[in-house]
This record gives sequence, structure tokens and C-alpha cells, in this order.
Amino acid sequence: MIFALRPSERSGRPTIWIPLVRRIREPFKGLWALPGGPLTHAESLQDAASRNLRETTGLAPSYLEQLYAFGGLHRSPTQRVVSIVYWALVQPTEAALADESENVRWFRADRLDGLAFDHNAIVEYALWRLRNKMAYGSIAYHLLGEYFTLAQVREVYEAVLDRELDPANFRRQIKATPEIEETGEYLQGGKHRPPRLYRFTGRPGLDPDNRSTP
Amino acid sequence: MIFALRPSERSGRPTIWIPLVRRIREPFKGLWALPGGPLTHAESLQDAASRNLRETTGLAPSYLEQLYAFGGLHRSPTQRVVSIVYWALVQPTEAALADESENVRWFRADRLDGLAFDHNAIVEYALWRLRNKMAYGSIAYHLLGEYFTLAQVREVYEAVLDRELDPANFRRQIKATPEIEETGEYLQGGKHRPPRLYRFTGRPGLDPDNRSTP
DNA sequence: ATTAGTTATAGTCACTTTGACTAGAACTAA
DNA sequence: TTAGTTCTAGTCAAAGTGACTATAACTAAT
Repeated sequence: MIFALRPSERSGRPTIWIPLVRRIREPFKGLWALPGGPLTHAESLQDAASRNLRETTGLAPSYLEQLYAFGGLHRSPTQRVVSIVYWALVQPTEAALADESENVRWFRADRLDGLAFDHNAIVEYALWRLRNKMAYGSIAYHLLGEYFTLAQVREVYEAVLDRELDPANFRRQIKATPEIEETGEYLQGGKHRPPRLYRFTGRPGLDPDNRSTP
Repeated sequence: MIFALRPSERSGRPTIWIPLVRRIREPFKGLWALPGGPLTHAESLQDAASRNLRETTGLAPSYLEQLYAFGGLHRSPTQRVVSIVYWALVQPTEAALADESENVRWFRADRLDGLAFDHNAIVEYALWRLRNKMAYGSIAYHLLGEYFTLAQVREVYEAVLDRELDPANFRRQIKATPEIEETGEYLQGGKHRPPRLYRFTGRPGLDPDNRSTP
């Protein structure tokens, strides 16, 4: 499951979107589903997730993490399927490059319905995890480019948490995190005072399965 | 992976222990390993975890949650193995009933070394998750019986976080959580003022894979 | 019966964090 | 030059936290 920021159709403010692929065979032929594919013998779980991501959407994520292993008995009507689901965050520049076609399209993550299999529940759970991680850790920056303004960070938080935040208080909190670095640059071109640009210097935590990989 | 509270050999204060099983065949024959087994076609992931737990140790956990899916290429020297690991908390009364034998024995979770496969790394990760969950959510109570004193809760925190906590401040925090209910009972038999007994009224969150199960 | 020892429990105090709010700074567009 | 907008720095009260003190309530020893 891939999360990316895109401007809302109406307000133009950033919202959370995910790409889905259309099922071209049974079961659930014609319905939209999460991209995915089989695990081969020669690749780790994370490598398989990366590869499937690239093959179906052409995306290379800046953040990739295991979400959950789903293995209920009746997930697919035809056979027993165990899905080890990963979720990714991609930066806007990346997301813009994603292949879009008749069978691959972006949707707003909070307005999905009628997906194949149990994919609606999976998206729900991923959104819940995203909100949790956001409230605690430093993950919002993987949805932005290398340089960003504090207002952009706030918009990410507002999009994910679905509520407005006080600009002054939010700024105070972000500036207290040591991983955010001030740059000398300013974003020009707005119709107002130009905001300072910042940079994220932290590294995402390694997945436990990859810790001992050389 | 099963966590339970047991008194330390030296200090007698509660510490975290897990049961391990001895490998009776190659690879890693003779080494200690986490209990586990195959997933059959007719059971969900959680059911399989429960069953394997019961079959190897005789335990029925009061708390069971998916930990992580491990699928690195070289986890086993003989074949490719993907392990979907669950972790459980059991109450002391339960833990005392566990089968112990030549090939099943309890170990201190923080003093393990030389386990089979990548099981050392898995235990490390589980302990990290346990500490995290403990600091935030209400999970410590699943390691205790139905009734407990606030000092017992504090000892659980101290065992998992591996540091001492101020009794007065800890008490203030716990009493602020609405899920902890005062009972009229007191624990008798100590050589000092008898502490009040409390009860935990919260329910553990459902695993996402089981949400739609009837 | 009294006292010492131990833990339970309540409370104080300084310090930090948080949410609501005010105000000035710095830019663009009219 | 002025109005409009956002950026940015503050203030202030409320709530939470860590260190600490003091009293309550029991048991065991004298």
C-alpha cells in the first residue's frame, strides 16, 4: 500500500492518496485492489514488496515498512491466501512519475469503498497505523521533498489527523525536534512573507528482519 | 513467543521469562529455540499460534498479538522459511501450570544467547515492542492475575523497563487511568500495611485480521 | 503493651509541556 | 501607500512530571 500526498480536488490542500490496480481476472474481476504479487524464493519480504511496487506502479518509495500479515481463512473465495502487507510513503516528485492508466489509478485513501478481497479493512488499518506513527515518530517528512516549510509539515499532519492545528504551537513543537534542520533558503513565489525552508536529517528505523542482513 | 513473570533467582523480584524448546532434529539440533510449527489450511494465523502454543507448552495465553513476519533468505540453512511470529502474555497462575521437561524450559528473556536460527534477534525485537507497548498502552495487567496491588503493577514496569520507579509518582499515574478499578479488598499476609487490591477493566484491542471474523 | 521496621498512601513544590491567544515582521497585490 | 496574507515570536494559564516529605497502617521483636 502506497501513500502519497496530492492536492484535494476542491480545496487544493494536500490529502492522502493511494494507487490501486484493477483486477483483470477472477475473483473480483473488474474491482479495484491493492497492488501486490507473489513472493519468490530468491527475495526477502521487503525486496518482494519493493519489486511488486515497482512493477505495478513504477514507484520507488522513500519509506517502506511491514504493516501486518493477514491470513484469515476466507479472504479469497477461491483459495487460502496469506498476505504480508507492506506500506510505503513516497515523495510528491516520485508520485507524479507514477504510471497511471486504465487499470492503475490514484484514489483518496479516506474515500474508498467496494475494494476487492478484504482490502478495505487493510486500508483502514494502515491509515490507523499512519495516524499513530505520525502522532509519535518522525515520519511525516517522508511524504515531503528534501526541503520543506513548517507550514507544509503542518499540512501533512492536518491531512492525516484530519483536524486543524494551531500554526504557532505546531511550529514550536517541530522546532523542538533535533532532526529538523534550518536552512538558509526561503521559499519564494507566494503572495506573502516567504517562509524558511527546513531539512529532515533523521534516518528511518531499520525493519527488524533486515537488521542482520549484510 | 510467550512472556510471563517469574521471581528472579537472586533478588526474588519479578522478572520476564520465556519458555524455549530444545531442537530434536537438524538444523541446530540440541539448541534452544522458540516454540512454533506449521500453519495448516484450516486455521487462521492467530488460531495456529494458539494451537502451537498449547501443543508445545500447554499454555493458554490471556493476550496474543502478531509480532512480525520474518522472511529473510538465510534464516534457516536448509530451506527458505517465512515465520509469522506471535507474542503472548500469560498470567502467573497459568505460567505455573506450563509443562516443563528435558526439552521445554523457562529462561530469563534478557539473558539469552546461542539460540537456533535468528531467534535471538526475534526475542530482542519482541522485548523492544513489549517495552514500547508498556510505556504507552495498558498491557502490563495481562501479566498479572485478576486482582493486583499497585506495587505489583509497578514491579512489572520495573522488570520490563529495567529501572526503578518512584512508588508515589507511579501510583498517581496509574490511578489516573480510568481502566483501573479499586476493589474493597486488601491483600493480607505481608509484614506491613496491607495494600488495596485493584482490577483491570479494559479489553485488549482486537487484531486487525480478526476484525471481520464472526 | 510498646517500639522499631516496613510499605502504603497523600501531599507539596519546582519545572516542563500544552493549548489558546496576541502581536509584530515580511512579503505581494491593488 | 495601503490592505491582505502568512510567518514568526512571544505571553499566560492549565495540566502533567520528577523529586521529595510526611503520615497511616500493618507486623515482628522487645
